[in-house]
Amino acid sequence: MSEASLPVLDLSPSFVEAARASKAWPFEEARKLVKRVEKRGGGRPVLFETGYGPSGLPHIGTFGEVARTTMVRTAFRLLTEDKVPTRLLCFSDDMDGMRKIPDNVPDKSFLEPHLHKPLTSVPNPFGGDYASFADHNNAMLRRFLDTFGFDYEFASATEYYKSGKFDAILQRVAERYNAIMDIMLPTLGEERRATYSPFLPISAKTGRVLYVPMKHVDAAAGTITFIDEDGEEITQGITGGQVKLQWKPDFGARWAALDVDFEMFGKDHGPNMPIYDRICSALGGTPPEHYVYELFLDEKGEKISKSKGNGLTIDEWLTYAPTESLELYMFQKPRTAKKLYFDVIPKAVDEYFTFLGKFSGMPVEQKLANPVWHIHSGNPPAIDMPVPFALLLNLVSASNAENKDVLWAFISRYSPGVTPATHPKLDELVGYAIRYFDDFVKPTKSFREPDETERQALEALDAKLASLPQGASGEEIQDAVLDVARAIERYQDHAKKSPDGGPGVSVAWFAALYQLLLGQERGPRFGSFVALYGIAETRALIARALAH
RNA sequence: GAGCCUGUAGCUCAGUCGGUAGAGCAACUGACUUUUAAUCAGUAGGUCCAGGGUUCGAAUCCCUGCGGGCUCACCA
Repeated sequence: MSEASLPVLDLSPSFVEAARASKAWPFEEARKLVKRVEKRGGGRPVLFETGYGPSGLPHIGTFGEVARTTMVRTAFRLLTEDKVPTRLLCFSDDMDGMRKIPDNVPDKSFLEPHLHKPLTSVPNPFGGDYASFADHNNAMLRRFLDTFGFDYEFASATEYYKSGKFDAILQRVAERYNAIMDIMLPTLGEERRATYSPFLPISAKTGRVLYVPMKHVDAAAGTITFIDEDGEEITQGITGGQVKLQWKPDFGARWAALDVDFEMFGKDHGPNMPIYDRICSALGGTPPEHYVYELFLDEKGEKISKSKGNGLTIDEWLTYAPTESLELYMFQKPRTAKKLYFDVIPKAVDEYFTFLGKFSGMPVEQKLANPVWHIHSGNPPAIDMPVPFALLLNLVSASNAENKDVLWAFISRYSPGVTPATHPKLDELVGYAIRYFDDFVKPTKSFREPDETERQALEALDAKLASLPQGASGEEIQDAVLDVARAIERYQDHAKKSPDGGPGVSVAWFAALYQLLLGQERGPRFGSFVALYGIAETRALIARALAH
């Protein structure tokens, strides 16, 4: 169970009215749910569900699914004036057999003896206090969801099966075994058809999940008969975790058992949805409302998959940008296959703050169409963001800003009165920009070795800088830097004029400074840069260049 | 093959209720009283894939075609 509680919604009539007409997709989906609830009657909370295979770690799709489901939930709350209670159940399929050993575990041979056991019966390869591999992964999932403050309830399939919460539905699957088989068999290939069973017994001898055909299903006794791995014919009960259901029946049965009202899926589930639904109906349930979202593509338009390692991971995104920007990305066009790669991040960040800035001044209808309403569950904060993230990224690489102070000096000049204290959110972005610099810009820097003329010029510059007073202004420093260059023929530009009428200074001088001192082709106005970066620090850069 | 998505400026994409076509980047010009970057001001750039239909009016709605993409064994 999460610690979070649902945020308070503005339920004023104008909002409710606008929600009924809003074309934002969460409202479109929520309206379907309202109709459904009217039909089935109230009396129990509206149940939203998301599901996970616990063999892997939480990823960007996990986040998207919970974030988007929460958006529909919020829209539903507004439409119903928050009079209908709602729940979000995050269901972990942790009783599934471990069919193969994941690649990201430290010692694969450690898991070898436990293949095909339910994940909750597999010891945790990462060590620690968790009772099983599934417990570890479930804990990771919960920690992950808690980080973002989602309001949800966690559910473990193993716990549901073992505690008997699924006993009634398992009994019904036995009773309607033939109906289930009639739904499933036509969807299977010939080979699979011969051995298919909606029941997967857990072998009492080996602890493994068995994919074996049923010799007999006795609904009255509540037992199934099958051949165990050692060839012995076994008859065992179906309740209390002795048996789990095969994938598609599992979905349908869970929906029927828990009265799930809404569940969204990635497109890869799309074709299976009718089958889940039919099974749910066959077991006496009403299939939930669905929403099928698109998968993400990488930079080249190819599908993102964990095994390929392409695209962007959620950690990568959150290393360089705040969560809200990722939520914006998730809000926008769930049904379009969007490219998910690094370049979309700065845009998402800036759009998020633009939407946030416009929110308070918008008429009600537009507020409900504004992504920030959905991102913040109806309560977007008031944040002033005077400097766009894209500008910060440029600034940080242009200014060689290795720490926040240097970057803030540039920002304060750009926007007087703006400080970390007045704009903490901007300070956060500054941190992200610095990380970006460290990870992307810095490694690409290449320092050229100075030739003899450059060496002398740098030495002259160093001496000149040393002679300047402590608090010299950017302009004074700029003049001093130009003075140094005027004496050197290579950097004279006769097309330009110096204040005393002599030749001006060529751009080559500054290009050389940036190549030699910062390892980049371009840089900030040099005098201002030195003033902010520090004279002593700049002399250190010169010393380093000369040491080559 | 089936289903879904998609086609708008050089690139990446917005475009709400059908009402004169938009942003960012890139390009170009200029300003920042000698510099390159940033920034700022401005300019240019479009047969809205094609054809048909509905309409006073279509990027938008409908149909057809063409191009691009994704999903569809098993497992979840």
